[in-house]
Amino acid sequence: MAMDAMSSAVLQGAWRKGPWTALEDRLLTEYVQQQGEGSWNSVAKLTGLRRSGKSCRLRWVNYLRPDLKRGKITADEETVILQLHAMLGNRWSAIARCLPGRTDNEIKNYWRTHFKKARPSRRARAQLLHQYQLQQQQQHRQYLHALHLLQQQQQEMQMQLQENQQQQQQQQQVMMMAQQSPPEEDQAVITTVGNMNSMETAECYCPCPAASAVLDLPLPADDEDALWDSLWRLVDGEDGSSGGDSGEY
DNA sequence: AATAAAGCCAACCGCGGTTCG
DNA sequence: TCGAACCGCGGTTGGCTTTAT
Repeated sequence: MAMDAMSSAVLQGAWRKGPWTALEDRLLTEYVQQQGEGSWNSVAKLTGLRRSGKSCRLRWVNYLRPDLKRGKITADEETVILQLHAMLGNRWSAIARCLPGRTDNEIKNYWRTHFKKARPSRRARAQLLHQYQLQQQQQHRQYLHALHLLQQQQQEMQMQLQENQQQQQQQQQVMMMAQQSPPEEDQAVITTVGNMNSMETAECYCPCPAASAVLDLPLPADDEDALWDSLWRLVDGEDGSSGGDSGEY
C-alpha cells in the first residue's frame, strides 16, 4: 500500500511546528482559494505542506483569512468584549462572532492581557514581599519596645522587693539582738518569707495582660492564597470588591 | 549600556462534539 | 451502530519585543 504524504509525515513524526514561513502561507492560501475552507487534513496531501490539518486550519483562521481586521482592538470593540464576556464567560468563539474580523484567539489574548488579574509577576511579588517585610520589621520593633518596657517594669519591681527583703532582715537582726536567742519558729517564718519573695519575683515573668497583648500581634497566615490576597489589598488599597472578573481565573 | 522582567501574540495541546463510511 | 477521522473550542506555552531597573 503506497504511503501518502500525510501518513508518511505522521509515521516519521515529521510535522513541522513553530512559526509559519511566507512560502507555507502562500501554499495554504492557494489551497484555500482553490479548494475552499475545510478538509484541512488534505492540505498536506495536495500541497506538500508538512503541517497538520489542525495547524493549517489555525493558521488560516487566525492569520491568513482575508476578512481579518489588522490593528489594535478599538474602544468600541473593547466595550463589546467586556459586555459579551460578562454575559457569555470564556466563550471566545461566540464573542468573536459578534466582532467581524476578529478571531477568538485575538479576543482571548486581549482579555487575558488587559483584564485578567493574574497571580502577581515575579517583580511584583518581590515588591510585595519587600513591603510585607517592612511591615513585619515595624511590628517587630513595636514588639521589642513593648518587651523592653516590660523588663524595665519587672526590674523595678524586683529592686523594690529586694529593698523590702533587706528591711525585713534588718528588722529580724534587731529583734535577734534584742532577744539574743531567736525561737526556731521565727527562722521558719524568715525562710517562708524568703520563698514567698522569690515566688513573687518569679510571678513577674509570668504572662501579664500587657505581655499577652503584645504577643497577640497579628501574625501572617501560612495559607499562601490568603497571604497574597492581603498583599494585594496592601498594594491596591482596595476593599476586595474591585476586579470585576467572575473569578474564573 | 546591560540585563531582567513584563507585555504581547502566534502557535500548540488536549478534549469533546460531529460527521461519515 | 460503531469507530475513526475531522473539526472547533478553550487553555497553555514559547518566543519575540518592549519597558524598567
